[in-house]
This record gives sequence, C-alpha cells and structure tokens, in this order.
Amino acid sequence: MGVGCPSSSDQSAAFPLQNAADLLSIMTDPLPRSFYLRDTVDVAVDLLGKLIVRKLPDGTRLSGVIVETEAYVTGDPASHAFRGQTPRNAAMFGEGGHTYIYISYGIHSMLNLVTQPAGVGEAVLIRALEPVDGIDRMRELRGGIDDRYALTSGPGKIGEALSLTVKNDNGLDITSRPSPLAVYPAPHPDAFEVVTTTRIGLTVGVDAPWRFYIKGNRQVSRR
DNA sequence: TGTGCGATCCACT
DNA sequence: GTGGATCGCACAC
Repeated sequence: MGVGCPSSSDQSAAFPLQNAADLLSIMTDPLPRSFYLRDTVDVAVDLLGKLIVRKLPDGTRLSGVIVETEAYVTGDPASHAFRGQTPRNAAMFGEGGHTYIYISYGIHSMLNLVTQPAGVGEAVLIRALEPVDGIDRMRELRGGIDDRYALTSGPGKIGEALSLTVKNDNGLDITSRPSPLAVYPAPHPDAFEVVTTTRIGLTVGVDAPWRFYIKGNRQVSRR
C-alpha cells in the first residue's frame, strides 16, 4: 500500500486538520488545568478531536489529533489505581493535567492523561491518534513502516511514534506551553460524531462503556 | 527472593 | 485466529 494523497472522496482520511496553517492557527495556549479537573468520562469524550503536540529533544515537533480514548475511574477493577497508590502508579494520583506513563507487556509505553484533583487516581488512556505533523519522523520511530494508518492506531504504537518513555515523560505537566508534551484545543470541535462502547484489551471491567472514538476514523484500533 | 502476568503488537498460519 | 516477545511490578512465600 502506498503513501498516496487522500482524495476528497476518501472519507477515512476526513479529519479536517490537514496542514500547517491550520495547526499554527490553533497554537494559542494548551488546554488549561481546569479542563482536566472534571469528571473523567467527560474529559475522555472532550479529548476527542484535540491536538497532542510532542516536542522532541532535537526540536522536532510531532502532533496528532486524538481519535480514541478510554476512561479509568475510581472503583474500576481494570484501573491501575484500583488497589491503591504504589510507586508505579503514583503519577496517576497526581493532579489532573499531568501524564501517567507505564510499560505494558514489558515493551509498550502507554500514554494516559491524569484527571481530577491530586489524590483521586483517575486517568484517560490515549488509544489512537491521527498524525498531523512530523509524520516522516513518526515513521522512523515506528521502524520505518509504510502504512500511514498503522503509525498510531493503538496505545503502544503511540508511545513508540511519539518517543515516550516512563523515565523521561511520566508525570509531565501537559498544561504549559514549554512542556515536551501538551494538548491544544481543536479547530473544528463539532466536525465529527462520537461513538461510545466498551473497552478492549482487558480481562476485568469489560462491560463498562468507557471507550470513545471518532466515528469513521481509520486510525481507531481494533479488537 | 521468587513467580506470574498484563490497559499490546506483530508475524505467522 | 493464534502464539511469542519481553520486563517491571505486585504479591506470595
């Protein structure tokens, strides 16, 4: 499969944010802390369509639109916070507006955005992005794969494509502009439809409808 | 100190 | 559709 230009009839690549001019027009300020100090399910839904901007140490800017999320709340047996605070999940109990990154299956770095005030222990897992800036660099980081739609169509892939590690990126404040990772408002917040469904990749808590994605987006991960 | 497993991905059948 | 990779953490002993 090639790297061809999406045609206007290709609905799978229909997210409207497609060029640097669009990007620059919304580079105002990151979403404020108050955005994250709310109900976690509301934050998970409202994060859809928002832009994650990643600055690499060499100055390269990577970005992508959030197209799939999952909410992890207090009392959820699938949540890392379910058994209380430990050194591993401490960042999840931090104040909303920070990252919580952990290693899954020994190899994948998973990106979560912490919600609620400090001490609560809730977060939103970012499961899929639609790449916007730095696509060539993301390809390199993902081992040179050609398929654009496989770059960031899963939580482990996002960690690799954005070069996120527990050591360097856990507990980052994502509400400040100088941060290596920040989330910006969407330019066209009403240009998509949100689908609500059950979460995937779990062994417990499988029936809770806490997974959200943008309808029709090809980046959304599969069971 | 030891052991089992997981909010996954990919190659292979 | 299935199984291997791979390792930090939680929990048992």
